[in-house]
Amino acid sequence: MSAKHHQPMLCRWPSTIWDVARVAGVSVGTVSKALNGRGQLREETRSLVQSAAERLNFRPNNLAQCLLRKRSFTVGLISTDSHGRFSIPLLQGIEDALEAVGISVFLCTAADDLARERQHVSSLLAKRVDGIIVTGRRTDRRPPLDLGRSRVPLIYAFAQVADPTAACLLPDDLGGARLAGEHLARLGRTRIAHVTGPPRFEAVRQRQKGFRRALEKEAIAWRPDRVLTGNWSEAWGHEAVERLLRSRPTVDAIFCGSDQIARGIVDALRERGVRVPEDIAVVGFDNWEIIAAATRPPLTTIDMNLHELGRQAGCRMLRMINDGSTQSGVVRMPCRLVVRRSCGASFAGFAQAAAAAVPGRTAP
Amino acid sequence: MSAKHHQPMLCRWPSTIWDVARVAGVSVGTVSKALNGRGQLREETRSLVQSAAERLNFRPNNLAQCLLRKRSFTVGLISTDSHGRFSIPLLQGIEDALEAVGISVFLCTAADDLARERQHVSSLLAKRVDGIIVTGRRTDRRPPLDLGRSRVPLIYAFAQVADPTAACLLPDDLGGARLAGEHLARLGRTRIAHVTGPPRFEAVRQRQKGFRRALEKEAIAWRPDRVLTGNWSEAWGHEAVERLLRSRPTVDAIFCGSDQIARGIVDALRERGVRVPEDIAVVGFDNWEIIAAATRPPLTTIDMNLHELGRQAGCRMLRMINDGSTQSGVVRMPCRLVVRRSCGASFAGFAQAAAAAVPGRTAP
DNA sequence: TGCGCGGCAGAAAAGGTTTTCCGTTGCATC
DNA sequence: GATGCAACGGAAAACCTTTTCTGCCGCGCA
Repeated sequence: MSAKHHQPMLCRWPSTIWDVARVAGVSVGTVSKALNGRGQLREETRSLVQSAAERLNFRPNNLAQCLLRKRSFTVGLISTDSHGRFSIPLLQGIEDALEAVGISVFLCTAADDLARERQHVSSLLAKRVDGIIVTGRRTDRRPPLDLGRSRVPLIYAFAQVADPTAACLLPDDLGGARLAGEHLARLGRTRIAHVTGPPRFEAVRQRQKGFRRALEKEAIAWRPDRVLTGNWSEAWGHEAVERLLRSRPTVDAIFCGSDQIARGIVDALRERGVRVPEDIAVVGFDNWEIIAAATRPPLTTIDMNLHELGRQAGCRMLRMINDGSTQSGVVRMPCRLVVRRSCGASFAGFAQAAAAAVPGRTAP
Repeated sequence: MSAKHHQPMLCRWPSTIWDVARVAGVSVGTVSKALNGRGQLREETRSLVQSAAERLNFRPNNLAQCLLRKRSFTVGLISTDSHGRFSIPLLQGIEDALEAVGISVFLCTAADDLARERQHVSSLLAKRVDGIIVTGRRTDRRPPLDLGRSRVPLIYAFAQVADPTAACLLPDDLGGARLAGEHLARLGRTRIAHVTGPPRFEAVRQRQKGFRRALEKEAIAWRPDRVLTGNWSEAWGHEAVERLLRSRPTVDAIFCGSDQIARGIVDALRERGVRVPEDIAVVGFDNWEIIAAATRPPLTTIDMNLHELGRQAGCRMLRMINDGSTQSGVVRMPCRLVVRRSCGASFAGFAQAAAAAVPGRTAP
C-alpha cells in the first residue's frame, strides 16, 4: 500500500489501476481482467481485486481507455437553437437511444456564431467523438458543417442542409399539416384559412402544401387568398385576424403555422366576440405546451415528436458508427395530432357535421 | 511516406504525430515542438513540419494530450431543466467565460431522473472533467450531487442545494423583487398585491420578502392578505384576478412571481375591462421574452441575468480549477428591471405621481 | 589543434488502460 | 517419474502526445 493511500478518503489525484494492483497485490493486467470480467481468474482473485478497487474508489480513466480503443464513446450535439425549445427534447431523445449502449451525448451551442461553431467542431474532432449531430433553427437549408477531411459520422436532425448526400432527419411537415386539414374537414369546416410564417422557411412551404392536399382530398375548395404569411409571432396572429375578418368574414377555421401564431389568433378572435371553436376552429403547430395548454380554449395542435426524432437520430447514428455506413438522404418522421379544445372535436354539432361530411366515419 | 498516405484525402483514421514526422522527415518530438512553438528549431524545420501537418490534416489527439496533462480541459453542465428555458442562457454564459481559456463545456440533461444523473456524473468523472456545474429547476434545495470521494470542483448555478459548504450562485430574488416594488411605488401605486407561485420554492419566499421590504421602505402599507400563492401557470393568474377583484377591488398594482402568472393576470384584467396600466399596473418576473413581449401591453418584468450568472459561474469554476480553492458559499447575482408598457412608466399621470411620491426624484 | 559552447534535433519516459502472449504452477495420466 | 495440460497471473506492447534529457555538429577562441 503506497503512502498515497494511507489516507484514501479524499485523494487529490484519482487512483489508478496501478494503485489497485499494489493494494490487491496483483499485476495491473490482472486488475483489468478482474474488473472487466475478462480472462480466466480465480473467483478469489477477482473479488480481492474488486474490494481493493472499491476501497480506493477506483474509476478507470476514460481518456486512457478511449486512447486505446480509438473511440471516445461520445457523440456531440451542435445546436444553434438559442432557446432550447427544440434542442432539449431532441437531446433527450438522442440520449435515450445512445445512453443505453454506453455512449454519452454532449450538447454545445453555437447560437448562429459561425466562428464558435467551427471551434466546437474542432474541439469535438480533437476529442475523437464517435459522431456529430447538428440541429438548429430551421430557416432554409444551412451550409454543411465543415469537417475538414475528417470522416466522422454526421447527421442533421431537425435541421436542413444544402447537401443532398447528407443524412438528415426532419419532421414530416407535409403530413403534419395534412393531419390538421383532415381534422378540420372532418369536423365539417369548409372555409379554412392558413396563417403561417415566412415562406423562406421550407417548413412553411411544406405545411402549406400538405394542408392544400388535405383540403383537395376532402373536396374542399383551396383558395390561395386564404393563405396569409407573416412572421412567427403572436402579434402576427392578431394582425392576421384583423385582415381575415375584414376581407373574408366567412372563414370557419384557421390552421396556423405555429402555436404562437395560433395563440395570437385565438386571443384576437375572442376579443372581437368571435367564439372559438363554435364560430371559428383553430389548429396550431408545434405543441409547445407552455403556449398551447395556456391558450383559452387550449389549442388543438400538431406535435412534431421531437423526442422520437431524437431517438431515431440516435439509432441512425449508432448504425453509422457500427457499420461505417453512410446512411445518406432525408428521412421524414411522422407528426401527431394533439386534440384539445380549440376546434371543438367534442362539440356535438360539429361532430355530427363531421360524420355527415365524411361518410363511413362516426362521430367520436 | 507511408502507404496509408498515398491517398491522404479521406482517411479512415485521423493522422497521428508519427505520420507527420514521417512525412516531414523529422522525429515526433520535433513535430510537437514545431507545432506548439516550443523548443529551439530552425524556422525552416518549423515550416516544413507545419506544411506536412497541414497536408495530412493533422489534429492532435486530445485524448492523448489530456492523459498526459492529467486534465481534460472540459467542464460538464448537468441540468434538470427539461425545457431549456433556463439552462441554455446559462450554458451560453458559461461558454463565454470558459471557451476563452480553451475549456469546452458540455451539457447533459437528467430531467429529474436520479439514475441518469448518477450515470452522467460517473461518465463525467471517468472522462476526468475539470469541473462540474449543476443547474436545474429551483424548487427547494436539491440533494447534493454525489461525487463519491472524488474532488472535482463543483458549483451549483441557478440551483439550490442542501449543503451549506457548497459553492452556489443564485439570482438575487430578494433584490429583484425589491426593484419591482420600488418601481411600482415610484409610479405612485400604493395598493399593491403580490401573486406568486408555491411557497415551497425558496425563490417565492425570497421574492415576497424583498417585495415587502421595498414597500416598507417606501412607506406603503404591507398587507399580507394581498399576497396570493398558487402555481406557476397562466391559469392561476386568471383565478387570482377573480379573487382579487372580488375581495379587494381597490388594488392598483400587482407584482407577479413569474411572467406566466403576469400574463394570465393581464389577460384576465383586460377581459374584465380593467385597463393595464392605467387602472392596475403589472410587473412580472423572469423576462421570458416569448411571454413578456407578447403580452398586451408588453410586460415590465425582472430579468435574472442568467447569461451573466453563467459567466460568473464559469469564472468561479476557473478559479477553483486553477487555485484548487473551494470557493464555498452562496453568492447572489443582481437582477435587472426591464421596463415595458405594463406599468406605465411613461404614462404622464403616473410619472407625475411618482415624482410627487418620491421627493428628490424627477419623472423620466 | 583542441576545447567549449550554442544551436538544433532525436531518444525516451510518462500518462493509464487493455489485450495478447508467455511463463509458472499444480495436477493427472501414462 | 516424465509428459502434457489446464488454470492462472504476469510482462509488455500499443494507443498518441509532450517534455526533458542527451547527443551531435559546427564554429569560435585559446
